Amino acid sequence: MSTVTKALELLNYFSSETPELGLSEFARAAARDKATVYRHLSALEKSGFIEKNPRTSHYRLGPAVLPLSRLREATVPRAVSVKQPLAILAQTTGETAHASLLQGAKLVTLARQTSQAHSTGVVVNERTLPLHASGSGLAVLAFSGDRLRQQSYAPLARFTEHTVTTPQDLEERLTNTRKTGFGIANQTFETGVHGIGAPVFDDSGTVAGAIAVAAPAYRINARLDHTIKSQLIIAARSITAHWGGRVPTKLDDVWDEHSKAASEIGANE
Amino acid sequence: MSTVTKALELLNYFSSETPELGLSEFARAAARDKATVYRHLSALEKSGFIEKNPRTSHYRLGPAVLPLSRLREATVPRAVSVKQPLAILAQTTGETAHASLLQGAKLVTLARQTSQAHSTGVVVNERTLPLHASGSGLAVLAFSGDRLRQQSYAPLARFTEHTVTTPQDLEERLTNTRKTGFGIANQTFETGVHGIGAPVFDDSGTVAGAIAVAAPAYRINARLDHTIKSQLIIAARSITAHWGGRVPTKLDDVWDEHSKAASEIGANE
DNA sequence: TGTATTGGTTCAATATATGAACCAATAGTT
DNA sequence: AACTATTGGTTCATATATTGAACCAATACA
Repeated sequence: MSTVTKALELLNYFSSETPELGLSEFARAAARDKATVYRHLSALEKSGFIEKNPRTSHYRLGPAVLPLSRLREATVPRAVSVKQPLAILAQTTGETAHASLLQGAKLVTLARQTSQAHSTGVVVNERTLPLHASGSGLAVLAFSGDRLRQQSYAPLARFTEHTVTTPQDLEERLTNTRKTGFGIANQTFETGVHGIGAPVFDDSGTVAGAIAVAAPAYRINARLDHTIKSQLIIAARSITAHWGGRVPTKLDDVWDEHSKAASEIGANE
Repeated sequence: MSTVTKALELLNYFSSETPELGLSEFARAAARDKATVYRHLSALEKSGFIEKNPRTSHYRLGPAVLPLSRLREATVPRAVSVKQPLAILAQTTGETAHASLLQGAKLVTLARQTSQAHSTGVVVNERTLPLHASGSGLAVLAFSGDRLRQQSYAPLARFTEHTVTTPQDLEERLTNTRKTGFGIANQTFETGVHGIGAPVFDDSGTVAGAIAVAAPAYRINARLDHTIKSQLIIAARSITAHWGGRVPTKLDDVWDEHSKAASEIGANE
């Protein structure tokens, strides 16, 4: 592993739970020598990627990431083309809509939209979503390459009593996800929360992220389920188009099937 | 210079003008061997800091910067506490207000707010502001350490016929900035644009950025000048407080003087 | 008072980065 | 079509930057 990679890896230890870390904490977390970590941190600090909290003298993210992020969004607009579909998603379903980006083996939040339709709803926090236990995660995994899937097998953390924790179970879910076109996380990440996710593709030709709707489990019924899925299809197709991607033919067909089924239900009512 | 620093330096060659670069372009710009640059770029790509445009196979900023930026703003809120003061600034002056962050030896845009008061106004683009030729830049330089000032001496680029290009002239402007408490850039960056900037401080005890108001030069008169400066003082003090900083006593006094003078003028009218 | 942390430094050993030379593949010219 | 220049990418011996054990001084803790 190159020095650069090792240094940049340190940035992954920052999170909303631990936004600041000391030298020793870093060395322990990364399982590397203190002197090495110190040099890496110093290099990152010099470049403005991290800075020291003048009070605690702990390290925290630096200002250099801000202009980079702006420039990235100017170069490859992602957030902007997600905003409207997400708003529609939240409005038509009356639930919380969420868009995330596949970043390495992580699913990071890109945007979210809560609905005012109900007095209670799901609040999605900033935490990164687990690939094996969230609707978005399943959607991404199901349509991603083997490499990512194998990476995510290693530690299948348990979050609730419904979390899938064996590779076999996960593989089954993924098969189901491919068959239905949706990743379903019925209280596998948080008790009481039912998430439905759909993959989004970009110009690289691979999965780039996912969108999902999370609702209180008790509110899920056949009708809401259909609404959410129908709207997810529309949103996922729109965002994929904006991101310069193409929905794989197979998935496209599966989604078409769903739309037909939905319109039949509509006709019955 | 450490390998890490060299690699991260490559990211600085991205700009809104050249958001994508090829391997050879990088090597040329950084004046380093192609093989070295290639390895650095590969390392950055592996970490998600850059990615290859699948069409052109050129390098562009990657998605990894997005979550970092989010986390930085969550850890050290900057943009959020600038928003309101900037809005007030734009509204009360009727001109364009702008906030920037000192990042290394660069001044990067943090936020901006245009006013609807006039049919014409100044549009601030995403380009980084030159330290020696912008109101914000002068404000920052005047209250920063010697190190930064010496760095910025080297190449005093000429933008207009009014740009200061000699260290002597610059030093004079900085003295004046310290005396008045404002950085004045009367058409030194763009012809027809008059900028007035004020420094902002943070918990590191040093200058962290600047705010400025830019107006068409022909609209500047004694009254507008006073309005802008008065409002800048209010905004700069507010933002400094929110950023956990303190306005240096000397500057505080200078600004107090201005406020008094302003109120006298107000009494005269 | 003694002990265990912390952030940071030193220096010899060595693992890692470096760059000249070399590809194959396009793109531009004549 | 043939020639040339340029591209992204690779190889390998050399040299240089990185590494980590041991060592500080300064706090924090008991």
